[in-house]
Amino acid sequence: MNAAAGNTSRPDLAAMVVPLGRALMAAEQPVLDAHGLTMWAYAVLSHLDEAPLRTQAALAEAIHADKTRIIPVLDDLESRGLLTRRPDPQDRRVRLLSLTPEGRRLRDTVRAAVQEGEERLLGQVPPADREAFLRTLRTLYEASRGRPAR
Amino acid sequence: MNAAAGNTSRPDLAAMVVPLGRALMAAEQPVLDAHGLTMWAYAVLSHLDEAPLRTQAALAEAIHADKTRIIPVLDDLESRGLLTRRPDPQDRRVRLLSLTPEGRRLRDTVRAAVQEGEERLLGQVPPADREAFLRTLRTLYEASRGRPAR
DNA sequence: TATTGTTATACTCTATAACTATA
DNA sequence: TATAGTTATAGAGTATAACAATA
Repeated sequence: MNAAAGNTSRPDLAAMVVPLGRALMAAEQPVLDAHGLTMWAYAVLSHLDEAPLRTQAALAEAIHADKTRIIPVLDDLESRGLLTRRPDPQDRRVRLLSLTPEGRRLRDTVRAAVQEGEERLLGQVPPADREAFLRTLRTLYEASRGRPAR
Repeated sequence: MNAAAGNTSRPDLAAMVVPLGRALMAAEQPVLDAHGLTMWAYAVLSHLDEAPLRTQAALAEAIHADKTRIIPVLDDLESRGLLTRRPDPQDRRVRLLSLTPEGRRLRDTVRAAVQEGEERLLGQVPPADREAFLRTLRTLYEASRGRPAR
């Protein structure tokens, strides 16, 4: 019932993906530290850049964080002039979030450095495999978001 | 400098791998629950099966756990007759760990169920991509273990 | 004195619940 | 009364440090 016969004993997917994720996070930590960003702060910057969100709750959900968890993060980023948080005139309960130019710039800088490190790791992989890997990773990632893994 | 020109804006690897890992763990949680195993307990069973280890410290390191963290786990597994923990006659400070037949059986059962779920997820991926993905994942996983991600 | 395993303690991270303001 | 955001509190998970047994 396996793609490759005889290969009944591959490691669990999770047993490889989770540690790899930990390693990737650890690898990008020094980059984040250098710019005074926590992982959550970087996640916020990344997500705000690609899709401006209306509510903090939506942002929290997008990055799989509790809504109470990102508040100190937003406080910090706002005080550093990296994003703005203004009441929506239409519904003053809601905070409109948007990246400042400096916020976008920082995000680009950090992302470039992060991906440079990742490229180094991917360098060990043959180009053909590499493309298939990235494509599949994306597919599985999207799939895992579609259904919250049940 | 990219494999595919113009594709400068791929998501960070970590931003896909980490959530995918979380989803995979969440997906296998019900299976573990059904057998009264925590994630750490399953990690212990898995690692003991493939390579019998001499010391608890070595086991802890192998599964990226603190040595103090696995002690309650070992207590539980031992009391359930899934593994034995005996002092090494050669050096009575050391505890020799080995899976009992029931431990191995449970491990096989759970692993089959876990991988069945993973196969379902992988079913969405074209066979060619799938092989490349698994091969590459394995490569990157090994690489990330070689250097503890610095 | 150094090392394996264990126990006790403290700390960090995360979520729950209570509160304010708008609607 | 219901919802967005915030604050305060409690809980889970983790690591640090002290301890006992053996070498």
